[in-house]
Amino acid sequence: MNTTPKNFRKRSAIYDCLCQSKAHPSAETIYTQLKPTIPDLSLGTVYRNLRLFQEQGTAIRVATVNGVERFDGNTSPHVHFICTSCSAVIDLEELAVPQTLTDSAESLMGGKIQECNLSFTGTCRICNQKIN
Amino acid sequence: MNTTPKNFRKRSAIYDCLCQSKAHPSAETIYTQLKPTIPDLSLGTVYRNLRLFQEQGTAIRVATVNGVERFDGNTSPHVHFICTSCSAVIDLEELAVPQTLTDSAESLMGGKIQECNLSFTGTCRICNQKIN
DNA sequence: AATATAAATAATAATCATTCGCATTTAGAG
DNA sequence: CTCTAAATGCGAATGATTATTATTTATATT
Repeated sequence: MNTTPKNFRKRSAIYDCLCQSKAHPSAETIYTQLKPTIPDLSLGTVYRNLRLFQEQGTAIRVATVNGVERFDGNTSPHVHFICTSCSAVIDLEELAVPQTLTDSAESLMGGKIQECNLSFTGTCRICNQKIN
Repeated sequence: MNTTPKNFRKRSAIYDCLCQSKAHPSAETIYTQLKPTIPDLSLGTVYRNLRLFQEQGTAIRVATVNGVERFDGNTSPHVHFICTSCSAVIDLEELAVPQTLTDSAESLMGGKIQECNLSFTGTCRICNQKIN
């Protein structure tokens, strides 16, 4: 008999996969990555847990690219670049939205800002090279 | 006989509806608004034209709220506020992403930035009042 | 340990926004 | 008026996400 807690391993595997990735994966991507090592994993479980993480605030939805939601385990506000060619979502960790902007938004709306999401679109370095 | 150009009227009616709205409507919303005055309008036509406007660059997709795409006829870059309670998408016209940020993004990615999208989430004034 | 209860999951069906295909209508040129 | 290309309506297809339900697993209690 195997006494290892299998379900717990699944949830944390999904979370670990999300956090270790810098690619801002979709549910499908996480599923595909975990499936080889966790053969009895279902796609619904990935969706269910991603939704749970969002509600808990331990993960965020950073973008919708080609109709597909992309997630991030890094919940601290940071800037993203979305490649219109290969659909990559890339962190621009060097950049940040000025606090003054968020403060202004709060005073304009008369309440606390929950999330702040800045993303630029364009073609990434790799795609630029491929074109040339 | 009616010699009025009906099809042309549809496309421009969709565009006008989009531009005159400050609510960043979805395809469905535009359809619902126009249907009474243009009874033979189909939802597919609204989707088709919204897509066309995007490709032309005469409209942009500003957000995905509850799995629904929201559009804007104002293509100049500006900041949005998304209410997590009533799903309203509100312009923060007073605010702008500093040009220095965009410039930094361009130099980091080594290419031109096509679009810049900053959105804050929280609860809007109306929803705040309702709660209290 | 054994049992009861709650949580998590797999599998599959259902949902819903969006897109596609095709026949029909309309616009515009000659 | 006729012809060709563009635009549309209708309805089916697609595809991502969610809901349902029976089953499995974890946890608490005795």
